[in-house]
Amino acid sequence: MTAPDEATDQRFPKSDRILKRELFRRVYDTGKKIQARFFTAFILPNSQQQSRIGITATRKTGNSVERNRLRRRVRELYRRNKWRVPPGIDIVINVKDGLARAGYDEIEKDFAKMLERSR
RNA sequence: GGAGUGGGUUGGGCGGUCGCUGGCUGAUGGGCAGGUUUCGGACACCGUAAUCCGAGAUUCGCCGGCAGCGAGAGGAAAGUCCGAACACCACAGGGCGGCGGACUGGCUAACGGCCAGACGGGGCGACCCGAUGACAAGUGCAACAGAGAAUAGACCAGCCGAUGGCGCUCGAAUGCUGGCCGCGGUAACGCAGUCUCGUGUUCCGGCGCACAGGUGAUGGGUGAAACGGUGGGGCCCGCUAGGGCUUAAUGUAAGAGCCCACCAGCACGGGUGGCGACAUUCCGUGGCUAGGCAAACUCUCCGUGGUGCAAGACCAAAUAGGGAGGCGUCAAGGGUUGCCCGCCCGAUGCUUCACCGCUGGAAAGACAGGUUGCCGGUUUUCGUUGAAUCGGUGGCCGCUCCCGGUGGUGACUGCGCCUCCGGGUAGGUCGCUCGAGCGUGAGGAGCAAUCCUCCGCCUAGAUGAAUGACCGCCACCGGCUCUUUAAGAUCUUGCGCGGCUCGCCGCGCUGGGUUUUGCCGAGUGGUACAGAAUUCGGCUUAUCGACCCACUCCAGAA
RNA sequence: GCCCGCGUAGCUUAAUUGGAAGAGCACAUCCGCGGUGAGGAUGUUAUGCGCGAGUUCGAUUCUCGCCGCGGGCU
Repeated sequence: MTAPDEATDQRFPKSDRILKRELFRRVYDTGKKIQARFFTAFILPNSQQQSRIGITATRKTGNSVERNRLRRRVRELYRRNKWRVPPGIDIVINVKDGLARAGYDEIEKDFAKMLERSR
C-alpha cells in the first residue's frame, strides 16, 4: 500500500458518481454485499477505467439535514481515499445509524478495512 | 431593583488547504448524427431553385477536459392549512345539490391574511382572547338531581275552607216502631189524630276536620338553567244585582299580573353622534311577553368547474405491435381464432391451515358432492351396545376450469426478410428563474395596514439532487476544576477589655477552616430549530441564545 | 409533489342524536391437587380515550391547530 501522496487526484466529477436508478439496481441485485461498522457496501466490477460511487441514506436515518450531512461525509471520505480504490468497480454505500456520531479517523479505517475484505 | 405586557433586529466572525453546482471570459483543438460552405454524384440526357447521397473545409454551435473571474440555503427553506400566478382538460344559459365563508370600514392581484374600530369575555394593569348572521320560520336536544326542564310545576312546611266528602247540631218534611186516644168492625184488622219518645231518610242553616281540592308576588331545597321588584286598591247611593266620582281602584273561601303607579330590564318607533358595525345620563309607545344550544338539523346572504410544474411543450434509442413499399417463397399447408370440448393428464380447488410425497403445468376462471374408518360431543335408554345427529381427522370414488399436448370441425387470413412512416416508452432539452422582486435610500398621502414618485441593486436553480470536509485564531454562553485578589456571612485557636447568677456571655485584634459574590488567567464542554425542488402573498408550528424600543404593576429613595 | 386512513387498560380491540367506557388475552389473589396444567371465582390494575385550545351546563364523541404511525397515486 503506497503512502498518501499530496499530488494524488482528489477531484470528484460527476463521472465518478452513480446517478441512475438503473445502475443502482444492477449493483444492488448482482453486486457483492459487505457489512462494515458504519455502513453497508455493495461492490460490482464495471467495464470502465474509473471507479464510481453511489451513496444512499434512507428516511430512517433522520431528517433531511442529517441525511445530507451523512451523504457529504461519505463523499468526502471517498474523495480523499480514491487512491486506495482499485479502478473499474462500482460501489454503493448505505449509511448506518452510527455514522453520525463517529469521528472521521474511525470511518476512514472502516472504509480501508472494507476495501481489504472486498478483494 | 423585582415581576410582567407588546413590538422589532439578529441567526456567530476571520484566515488557510482540498472539493461541489451552475454562469461569464479565454485558450485548446479531443469528439459530433448539428449549422454554414466547397466539390462530386442521382432519373435516358442537359441544367439546377428545392430534395437525397458521398468527400473535404470552417470553428458558427454542442459535448468533454484546462485556466481565470465573480456567485451559491431560511426565518421559518418545514407543515401543506388558505389565497393567487402559470399550464392543461372540460364547459350554451339558468336552477337544484355539494363544498366553503359569515360584526363594521379600509388595504390587497387575491385570501379564512393584515390594519383600524364595534360588541362580548378575561386580567389590578400594560394588554390578551373570540368561526361574532338568524332559536320573533320549522324540527330537535337537556343525563343526574329536583315538586317541576319548556304550550312548566303542588314534594315538604305554611295558608284557605268556596265546591264535593266526613262528623256534630238547630229546624222542617217524612217512613218505621212505641205511647196516648178517636171512628168502623164480634174479632183479626182498617182509617185518622197527637207526641219534650226512639230510630232512619231527605232538604235548609250553623260549627268543625282538612280526605279530595285551592293557593307559586308564602318559604324550603335541586340544578348549568326555575318566568323581576316595591307600594296601593278608597269614597258615595242601594237590601242585593249594580251604578256614580277621582288618573285607576276589580275580585275571592283565601287568593291571584285582576287593576293602577313607580323602579330595573327588554322590545319597538323617533331624535342625536358615527361612512358603518354600533352607542345614547334624549323623547315616546308597549306592559312581563320573547330562557339556552345553530362548532344540532336548518334558514338567510355571499362565493365556488377539475387537476396540478411529476402541470405542460419539444426531440427521441432498443424491443413488441400498427401502416406503406420492395424482394423472396408456397398452392399445400401454415397463421390467428371460435366451438365440440372427444382423448391424454388431473389437482394443494369443490372440503380451514402448514409441510412432505405423488402427479404434464399453474392457482386467475368454474364446479357437486358421495361413501366409509377412527376420535369426541348431544339425543334416545335405568344403563351398555345399537340408532340418529353434530364436529374433528384420514381413505376411496366422483366432479370442475385455464394453460399445454393431441384429434375433429367452422370462420377469417398469405408468410418471411429489408427499407421507410406515424403514435409512443426509457432517456434528454425547455418550462426555470427579472419578479404582484429587493433596499436600515429620499420625499409625499394615510391613525395604521398600505399606496404613489424618484434613486439604487440583481440576489441559488440542483434533479440518486450542489452550497461541503478538516485545521487555526477570535467571539458568546453554562457548569466544573485550578489559580490571583477584594468584600461579606459563619465556625473556631490564642490574646485583651467589660459584665456577672462564677463559668458562661458580649465586644475588639490576630491566625485558620467552610461558603457566597465580583475580578484576572488557564483547562474542558456547548453555539439552537433546521436544507431550496415551479414561483409568489399569508397562516401555523419548531427554535440555544443575544440586542434594542415602548408601556404596566409592586417596593424603595429624592 | 399530491391524497387518504388510524391513535382507547400491558396487548388486541368495542361503544356515540354529546350525559364519563365495556370485552377477550395477559396479570394478581383465592378455590381445587401430592405437584403441574386445564377449570372456576374475584379484581380493572389509580388508564381518562395521542397533545393543546375552543363551543357547550357537560367533550372519547362536535370544531380548529399540532404530534406520531400506516397506506396510496404519479
